[in-house]
Amino acid sequence: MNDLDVRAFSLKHTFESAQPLTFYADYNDATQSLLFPSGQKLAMIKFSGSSRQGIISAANMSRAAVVKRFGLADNMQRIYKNIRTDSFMADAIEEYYGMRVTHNDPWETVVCFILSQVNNVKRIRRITKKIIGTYGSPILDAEGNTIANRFPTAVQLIEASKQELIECGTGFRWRYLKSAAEYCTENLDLYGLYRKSYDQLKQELVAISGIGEKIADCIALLGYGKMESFPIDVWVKRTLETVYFRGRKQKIDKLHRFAAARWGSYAGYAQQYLYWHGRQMRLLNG
DNA sequence: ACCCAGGCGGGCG
DNA sequence: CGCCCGCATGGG
Repeated sequence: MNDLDVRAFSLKHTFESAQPLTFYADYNDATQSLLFPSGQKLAMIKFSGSSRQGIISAANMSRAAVVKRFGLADNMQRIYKNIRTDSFMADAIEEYYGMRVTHNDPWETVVCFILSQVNNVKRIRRITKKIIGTYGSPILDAEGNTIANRFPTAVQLIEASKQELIECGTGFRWRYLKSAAEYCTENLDLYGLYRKSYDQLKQELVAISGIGEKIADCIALLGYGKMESFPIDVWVKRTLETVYFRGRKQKIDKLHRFAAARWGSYAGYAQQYLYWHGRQMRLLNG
């Protein structure tokens, strides 16, 4: 077990806020623990303490991996200082204090957010878990029993049939999944894109059929740690319009410029707090 | 019954 | 360019 002292960290808000971990990790609120496939193992995180100050205990994961995965190296006081631009953001920080922007495997992020389009969180979770269980290599315990599955690789998903993917509940997204698996095997090395700039990275990502502006922003932020990325989904759009534009409809490009001017290189964190706070206030469609 | 969900690709003007 | 439509599926 690896123990880490952490400040400004909430396992609950980090897990729940519709990042890839939300879609496939198992979270126990009572015990503050999180189970998820990480590499070839089933990792477990346990948290104790408060969101101000606490301890993370990790099993099957190195300290460095935990720090990376949960954004623990982020300077939250500096981030909060920069995104606390108004009372709405101050409320969001207060309400979801300790929520981190996580760092996720690029391919896993591609899959999760392809599944996210015109979908709701509850259903994205069900579909993602079904796909992991169907196509992912088994993770075994000491007795050789399967206790979980790894996230399937692109190569594994190439073998999937349309019928199987439909049975997983993917709906019309099955085509995008399959073509993304093929493209990321034959035409693009996702793991060679870390050093690209935000703009260059997005350009590479939108070349994948099924990935447009919004999903590319999600992948840039959650899969590559591009903190200037500001994904605008229906919730973020509505929240921005309500809070900053007196409820008037705005074009996406204008909202991107607004966010860049207001939050700059911290826009990704601003987005995550704005998205989650705005969504929770409306309490629709779990 | 109708509307909506962390959108995108394609077609049309 | 911008706009509009269909795309599957389950929940409110």
